[in-house]
Amino acid sequence: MLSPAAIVTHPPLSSAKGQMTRAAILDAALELASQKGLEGLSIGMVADRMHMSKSGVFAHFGSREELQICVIREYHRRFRAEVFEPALKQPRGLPRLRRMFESWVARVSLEREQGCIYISGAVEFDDRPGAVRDALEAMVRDWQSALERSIAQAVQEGHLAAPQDAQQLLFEMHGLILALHHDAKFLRMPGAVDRALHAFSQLLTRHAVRSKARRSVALAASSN
Amino acid sequence: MLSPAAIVTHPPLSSAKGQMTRAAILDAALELASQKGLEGLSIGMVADRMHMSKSGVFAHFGSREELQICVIREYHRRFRAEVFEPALKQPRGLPRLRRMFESWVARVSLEREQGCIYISGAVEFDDRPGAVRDALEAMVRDWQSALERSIAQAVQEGHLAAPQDAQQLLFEMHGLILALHHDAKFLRMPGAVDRALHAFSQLLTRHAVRSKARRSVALAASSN
DNA sequence: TATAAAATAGCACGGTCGTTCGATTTTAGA
DNA sequence: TCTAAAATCGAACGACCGTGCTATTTTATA
Repeated sequence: MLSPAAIVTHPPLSSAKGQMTRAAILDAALELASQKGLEGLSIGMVADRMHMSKSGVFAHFGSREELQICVIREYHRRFRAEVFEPALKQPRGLPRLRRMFESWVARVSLEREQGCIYISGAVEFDDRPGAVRDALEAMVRDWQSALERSIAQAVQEGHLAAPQDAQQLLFEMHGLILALHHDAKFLRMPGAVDRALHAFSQLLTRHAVRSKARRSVALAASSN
Repeated sequence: MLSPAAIVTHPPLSSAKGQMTRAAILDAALELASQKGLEGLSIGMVADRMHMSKSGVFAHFGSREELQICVIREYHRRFRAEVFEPALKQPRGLPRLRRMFESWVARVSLEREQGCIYISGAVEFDDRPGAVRDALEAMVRDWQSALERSIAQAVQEGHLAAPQDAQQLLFEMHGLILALHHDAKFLRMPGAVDRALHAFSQLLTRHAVRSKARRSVALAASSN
């Protein structure tokens, strides 16, 4: 029988080994979801890859839905670490934004045999309400606002014009990533990366400050 | 016992009623695939919607894979009829290209509750070889080359510059459609259509012929 | 080392899936 | 109207799914 103190002082609910295997399961599940999509993620297949029983895997998450949500969060964590955090070493504004886009392109185009969970998830869950969709949407909105912030900084630094176009620029950047994903992953077109990078530089040219012209003077004055 | 003539003169293999129900099944299957994706398309659910037995539906196609392929082809047929054929009434070149893009935008953004099978299919089958993927890829390449042809005509008519950029322009147009699909369907953003249309007009400006004067002059003039 | 707890395994349930097969109904042509 | 063919049904199959339950094994602590 438990003493009240034991309940309070012993709440680990998870041993060291347990946390290890849970992380390993999450890793395998993430890989599987990247290949087959979140809908194609099944506990049985994860168990096979882990050389565990289905119920053993199941016990760590309590439901398939919870596993899917954890996979989304883990993917988001890695995406931030790989695409956003390295860009912080670049100067605020255009250099940092450029770096983000390039890391993004690299992530989407590399890793043959893996797909972006943001993209596949958005297609799978665009008309399927529930906790998985909610988690996915929260993650997508998070990186969108992170990019928006970076664009706003570029405007602040005087690298880009027209602050009201931040959403427009984000929209078009995202379009380039999606087209790259499509052409590289589905059609296996070799030149897709170059096309995305080229279009991005053209995009920046269009959103750049019109130096010396009338408009840019007024903008530069008002943006400080 | 059959006469040889009977074999030759009576090859219908399908009665009038049979063709009707087959078309109705295809219609229901197309609707279902637009909602749940080609992978989510199941014979049982189609049978329910048709008030038929599973085996009754099955007999019309012989396999789920064949049903999926027929759905893809039917989708393609309707897409062409809705997006490409009406554009032929427009003059060759830029007007026709514009019309195609606008119809495309309308098709992707409208029909709440339905998704584009090209887009969802590309995500589902980007790393899954087989007959379904082959059929899907063939359809995608077909509309891509149709658009390329239309772009080439615009160059021919003197509406667009740099014929070597046809693929680049197609890439960026496709990106706008994909971003629109994402923001409208998944994020339910109201302004996505306007952003796609605005970006397209900017895109055309960039690819427009640089008439007579220096490039920078033309750019400055056209950016208003 | 003893012991409670945590991790894992094994098994079974109800469900859906694509598919097969034989029986039955409906259609269409002579 | 008779008859062969086409269409449809109903039941069953093996496979996989998520999940719950009960053992059993492993871990960590006193």
